[in-house]
Amino acid sequence: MLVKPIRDRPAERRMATRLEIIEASWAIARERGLAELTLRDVADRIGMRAPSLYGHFAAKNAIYDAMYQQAWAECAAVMSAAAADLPPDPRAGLRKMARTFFDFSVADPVRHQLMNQRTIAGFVPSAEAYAPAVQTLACATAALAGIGVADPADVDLYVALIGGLINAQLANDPGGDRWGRLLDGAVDMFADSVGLPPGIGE
Amino acid sequence: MLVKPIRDRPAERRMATRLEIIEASWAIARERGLAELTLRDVADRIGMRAPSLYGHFAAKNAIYDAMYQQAWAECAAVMSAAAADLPPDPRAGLRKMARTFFDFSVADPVRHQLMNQRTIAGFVPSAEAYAPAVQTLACATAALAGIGVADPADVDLYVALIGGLINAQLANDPGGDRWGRLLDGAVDMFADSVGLPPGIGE
DNA sequence: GTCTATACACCGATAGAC
DNA sequence: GTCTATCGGTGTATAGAC
Repeated sequence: MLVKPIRDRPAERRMATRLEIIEASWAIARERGLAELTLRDVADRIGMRAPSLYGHFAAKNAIYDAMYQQAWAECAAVMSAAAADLPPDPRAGLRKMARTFFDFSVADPVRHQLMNQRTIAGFVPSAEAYAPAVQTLACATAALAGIGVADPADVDLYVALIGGLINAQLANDPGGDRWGRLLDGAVDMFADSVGLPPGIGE
Repeated sequence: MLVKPIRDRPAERRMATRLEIIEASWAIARERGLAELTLRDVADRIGMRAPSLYGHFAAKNAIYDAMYQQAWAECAAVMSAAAADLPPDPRAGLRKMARTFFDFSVADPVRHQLMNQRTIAGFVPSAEAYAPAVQTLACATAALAGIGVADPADVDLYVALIGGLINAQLANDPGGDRWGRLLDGAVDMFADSVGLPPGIGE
């Protein structure tokens, strides 16, 4: 009689191949651009033929989907770690959340493009891939509420403000800090407008 | 002896065909998406074959380039008209500039995508196409200086703030006004932070 | 000069053999 | 699972018809 093995080796191999494909895709996207990714290049890099990729992903957009999910899962981890260790001062907490997201976004422009812009022709993230994005926003919203920013309109404004600085930075001064050095001041401007008490020593 | 005609009919026809191609391209881009534009579709719409387009544009990206230039020229016209007729109150002026740009951007998402996002594979706007974009920024910068916002860092912050609201609106609530209704408040927040005097009756 | 027909290289995707 | 072969579709180059 067959007994169930402790480890499912075929499944492990399958997952490893999937990760290999995703990793190769990131590398190519960072080298040549997100939209310039081709299945033939991905296959070449891992010693396969292009049609073989269809044994692991149903379509090219399914690879983008897995990359999207992975990127937002990373972001959720980074943001929840930051939210779990916020400084007591409300303004400092607001700055830390903003800086964490700003640095994460600016660190990888291609990743940011996939996560935040509708740039790939027919790609719409699946519900599973979108889940960590929702989780990230929920985490940020909860953190803001804990800091004292509870009005949804204020959260929307905060999101737009930080996102605008990130976009301006990536679009107009990639690799620089022309908008990055405005971040703390922008957060204070926001804090003033929502009536947060001035920070310690300010 | 040949005399130079008053009108250059061949040149007029050529320009008319160029405009026809650009107009057809806008229509298809708005219907199917900017990246889904194909030369065969453009040619079909104006009763041509795809290779014939190369008699008028050197490449597909040259069509995007002409569209880009046209869009920014429109924007420059709209913004300079607004800047030429600003209300006396500084905050009202700041709000008018922001609202004009916000409405222009949100009115045509595909146009905004072409103007403000690097979304087309190998497309980089030419110097001529980029000129009206530079002109628009210069016009806005001059208007802000006239209002009392002269520090380049403040201009950068203003640009990022308005751009962030536009991006959030288009990405998360297209067709709605969830971020649009935050615009006036955001401008006032900015005005407070740069020390602009409170508006009349505020 | 303007448009067409043809052709090419590349793309994502599918079918079927091993 | 991975392969070879191939499909329809894309941007683009070129030669030639009117």
